[in-house]
Amino acid sequence: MLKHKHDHDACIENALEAAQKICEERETRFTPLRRRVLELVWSKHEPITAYEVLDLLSDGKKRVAPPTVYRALDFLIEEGFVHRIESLNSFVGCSDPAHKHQGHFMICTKCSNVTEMNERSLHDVIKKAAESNGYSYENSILEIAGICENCRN
Amino acid sequence: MLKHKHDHDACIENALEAAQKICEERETRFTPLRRRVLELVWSKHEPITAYEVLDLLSDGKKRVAPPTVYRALDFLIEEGFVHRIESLNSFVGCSDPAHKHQGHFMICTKCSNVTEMNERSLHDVIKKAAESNGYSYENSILEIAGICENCRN
DNA sequence: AGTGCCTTGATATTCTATAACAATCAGGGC
DNA sequence: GCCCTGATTGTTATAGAATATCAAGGCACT
Repeated sequence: MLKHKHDHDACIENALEAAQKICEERETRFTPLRRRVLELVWSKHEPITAYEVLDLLSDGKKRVAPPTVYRALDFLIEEGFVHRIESLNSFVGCSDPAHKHQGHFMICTKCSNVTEMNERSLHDVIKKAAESNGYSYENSILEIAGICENCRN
Repeated sequence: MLKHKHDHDACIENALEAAQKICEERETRFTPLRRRVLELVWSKHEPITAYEVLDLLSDGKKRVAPPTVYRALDFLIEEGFVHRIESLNSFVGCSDPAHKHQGHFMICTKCSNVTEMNERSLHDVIKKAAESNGYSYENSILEIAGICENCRN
């Protein structure tokens, strides 16, 4: 499952700290709930659904309601800490939260891992394509399905 | 609403005839239901949801059930007559059904019109981007949000 | 303490999609 | 024609994803 062995706990910690810092700069509120949801999104390296987060968030006793999760996710997406994968109705942690952007992804159809591409050049090509067709560019989603290097062996 | 005045009835007719012909070639069955659903998808130039199709399909008396619509849509997508717009949970008729492909779209955030881009070069860039990141390429969705020429006046 | 605003809780509902099984229809071999 | 087979459609029920609405709680500022 794990492609590259890496210290995932540290990986999560980094994401949480980065988010904390950015929120302080922006004076937005990184509340315990929002922090926890971000942690849960990062807890899987694969995309996670809102209801999976919901289940993880609900410990035996009390079950949280969907809006609790969706509102937290909305905040995290708004701040750029999380991206939504449209083709999977799922969410992933952003690999570069410092710069707000919309993600372009590759999705492995074998192992479900998702890789975010932060390639300026690709973004520019897409923007130009839109403009050459008469559209102003606001944002875009790009989700490429394929098989990752590891799964091809 | 209409960007360019055009004979939309003829536009629908063309799509239906093309589909008919392609199904004959492929020896797949373009049944009355499938034909009707394709017609309904084309009846709006904007993307249409499965449940909108369902409502249109249900005349007063008998209401069809969701699977009826979804199965027809699945067939039409499989044959390449219809594309699904992930970011809108909606469907649009394909502008080039003769060649199977996955669509790349621009979506106007003002008027909701959708334009399909059939640009080989863009497709190639995306494919190359995936490959340079170690992924084999299967297919991709690209949905660009922006404002179309007409809406910008 | 009182006000206002943001966040979270709670309940209900809407929208989107599929599972499972029954009934019907079309075509091929006899 | 008649039966067999497989694809298509009908039907019922349910799963999965997301939002509307209103109430309650927390925080900051006066």
